[in-house]
Amino acid sequence: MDPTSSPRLRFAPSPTGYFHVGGARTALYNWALARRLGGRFVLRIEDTDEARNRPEWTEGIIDALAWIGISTDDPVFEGPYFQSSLAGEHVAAAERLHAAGHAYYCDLTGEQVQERAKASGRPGYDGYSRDRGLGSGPGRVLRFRVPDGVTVVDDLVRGRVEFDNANIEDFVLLRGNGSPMFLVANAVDDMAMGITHVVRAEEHLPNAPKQQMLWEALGGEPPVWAHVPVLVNEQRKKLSKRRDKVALEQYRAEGFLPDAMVNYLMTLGWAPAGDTEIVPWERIEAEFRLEDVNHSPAFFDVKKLRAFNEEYIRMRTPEEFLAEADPWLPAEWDRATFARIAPLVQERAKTMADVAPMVDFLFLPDPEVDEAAWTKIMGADWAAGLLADVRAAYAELAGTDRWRAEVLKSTLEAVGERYGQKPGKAQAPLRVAVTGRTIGPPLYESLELLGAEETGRRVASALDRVGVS
RNA sequence: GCCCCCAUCGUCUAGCGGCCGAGGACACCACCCUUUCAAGGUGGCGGCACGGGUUCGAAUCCCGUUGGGGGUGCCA
Repeated sequence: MDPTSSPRLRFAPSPTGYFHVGGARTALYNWALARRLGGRFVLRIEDTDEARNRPEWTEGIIDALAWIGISTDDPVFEGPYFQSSLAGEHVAAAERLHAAGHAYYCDLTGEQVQERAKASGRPGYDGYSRDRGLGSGPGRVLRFRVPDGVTVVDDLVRGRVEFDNANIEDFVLLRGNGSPMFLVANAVDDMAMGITHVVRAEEHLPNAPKQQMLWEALGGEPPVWAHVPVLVNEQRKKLSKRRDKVALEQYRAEGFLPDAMVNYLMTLGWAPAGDTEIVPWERIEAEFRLEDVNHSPAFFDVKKLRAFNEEYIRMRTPEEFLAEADPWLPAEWDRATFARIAPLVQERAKTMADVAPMVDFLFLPDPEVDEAAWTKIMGADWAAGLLADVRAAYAELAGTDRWRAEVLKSTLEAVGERYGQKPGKAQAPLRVAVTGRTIGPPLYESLELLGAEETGRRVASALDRVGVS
């Protein structure tokens, strides 16, 4: 890449109502490159298919991009442009191709094309109208006259890819109703916007020779191509909305942090130098090279994403974590109380959605009881006795300055010893009585926060339930 | 069917002819730590798809096979 040429990259999604994680990765690749090369990142909404054209969807794309750090406010960002707004130019370009002999009209319907293909045994359009000299007219499509020879696509990630033009049919430029098709619209837009690098998913590789021919026929200098591998599911199929969880918004709603998502996405098909893949964006931006992108499809592994996410949660400062957690907490929860337990939650949460359920017992009037856990723990023959003793011992701490985690711990352990229970076992009944569960944040710290009165009340209520009072 | 792309641990990857008896991360297993659960620490399991070349030497280059993927619309 020539760093002096002021590179212009683009991201050209079609609005679909959700933002695909694969699209996010492509956008990020473009973004990282645009920034490192001192170029521009152009957003173009490919809204020419009526079925895919709703204004609010564009809003969704911009929101999603902003979430992963691609902001319309950044000077590197340009757009959004709308493909539909350039429709006139697309038609004009197609007509120029016709005038120059690079394209011709054809009056065959789709069915007729298929019939001919079937009859001849050769798939695709057979060039039937190539030399019929038809003019434009209703129902007539304009087709590109694919020249003889070979089209070579120089691809930054794939290398040199050769296409025998004999295998490329005379593709449609303008539909029977006169509207332009993707191939022209895309190429014309890229030319009009001065795009120098087309970085997109591998599924577009077969389009590259066609678009390159269009650029050339239109008198342009084709861009640098780069086709990055697609993201696949566990079955190694391209991630699709139908069977896979692909919406970026959904991961966001599940409590994934944007920088974790960004970092993870960037390691799919590429890796930063060194022994860790967890690296700040600045390093990614400085190190990312298309030439280093892997050639094979990558499995989008939510398990690994989660691992990244918990790393990122733990990397937050306590203050950052509090701010991050706030929207995930019910409004009525006391923030000061939460702040005191927060560090213990921060090192346990895998996603932000884990946070509230982990500490809800501190805020609810009564803990939600896991019945299976209750039965199991309270079923021990020593459980009720131990609990009763703990109630008594804790009652003495109430109202003193000794209602502190260390004291609560040693007190319970002393009681546990009388029942021949090690600390790990001994704390279980108390934990279930107070939190309703067998797992959760460290117990004595939680009790300290809950207070002697509420702890006592919950223990008493538990004793009630097991038939001791 | 045809065209194109691809092939290192289960997964994501490092590797660009000797430094590789293949490194890291996630996952998994064991142990340690431990008030539960996590985290952390230590160790372990596990891979160059196969077959031919080229070369003094191949995970790395070439060819083939097999296996995967993408495309094949008057969608984008």
